[in-house]
Amino acid sequence: MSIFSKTCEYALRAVFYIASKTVDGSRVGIREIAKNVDSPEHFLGKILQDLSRKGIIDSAKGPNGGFFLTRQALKRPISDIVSAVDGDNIFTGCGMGLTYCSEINPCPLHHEFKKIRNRITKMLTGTTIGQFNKDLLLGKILLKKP
Amino acid sequence: MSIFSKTCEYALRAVFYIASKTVDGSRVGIREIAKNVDSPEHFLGKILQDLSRKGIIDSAKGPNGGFFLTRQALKRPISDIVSAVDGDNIFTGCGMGLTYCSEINPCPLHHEFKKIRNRITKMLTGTTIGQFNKDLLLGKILLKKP
DNA sequence: TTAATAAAAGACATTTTTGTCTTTATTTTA
DNA sequence: TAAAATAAAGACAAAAATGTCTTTTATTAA
Repeated sequence: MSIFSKTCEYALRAVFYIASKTVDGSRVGIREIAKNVDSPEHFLGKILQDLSRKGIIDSAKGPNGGFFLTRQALKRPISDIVSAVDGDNIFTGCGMGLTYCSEINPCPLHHEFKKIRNRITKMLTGTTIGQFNKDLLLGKILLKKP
Repeated sequence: MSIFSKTCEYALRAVFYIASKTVDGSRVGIREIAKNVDSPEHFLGKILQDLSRKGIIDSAKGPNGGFFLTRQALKRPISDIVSAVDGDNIFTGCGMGLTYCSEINPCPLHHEFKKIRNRITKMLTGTTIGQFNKDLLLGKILLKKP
């Protein structure tokens, strides 16, 4: 198990890639994205389609079309991507899978998990989609094997 | 997505239950366990079988048989359960699914994730299987819906 | 030594996740 | 207007996770 589903990992990598390539109105094609974040092209296509429907990224068909991000979209937190793809369980769910787990009826791990969840939430809501663009372009940071 | 697989959630709940019921050599049957941690009996059976093979819990066949824990087993960290069931990805894996992600070739989330992973590791290695027994018996803490 | 009890094991069945391939719709540009 | 480019959509396929049912094996106790 990882923290995010594979789908979500692909989504994060792809959106970071699109972000770093989004310069004044330019778009990136799915083939290029898939190649650069090392993910299956058609599967990624559906994921991005979905994110596009949900308004997290934008797309345009036809020649010079592709996926891109608006200036506002670059400022959005990556928690938007995570909850669009994986839902909110990571932010609010019980570590032991108990739907009734709460402050009043806690599971054994509740109190410790709360802290960890809060930490994760803070991290995901506190970092924006666009904030890694520079480092990505400089190669200080990677989206696939070097 | 949750942090642990469903299998692991069942495992944690079941082992906590067995722990709380383990008093001087007594054993707990799978039916009772399944009922009290709200999980499918046969499926849980296989999970516990596996944990037993791996030496995390003990079992005995025949009348008065069932699952139980030794005194040493009660002192073991719950990270043992987690890595037996879900593997070590949660402790060491990259948040974005990059196998090559490391200090030298970090993914965008690497540095922040490292902190979170360390926190999770600390929590799981720092809490023992038996440490909730009292609170479980007092009903201060739950393993299924109240 | 037989019957009862309980875990272990095996064989499937279902659901969810992940992945592929083909066709369609939209847009641009020549 | 026609051809080319590109995302969108649809229909499957494969793999993994989850769940169920049946049979076997070991143990106990009468």
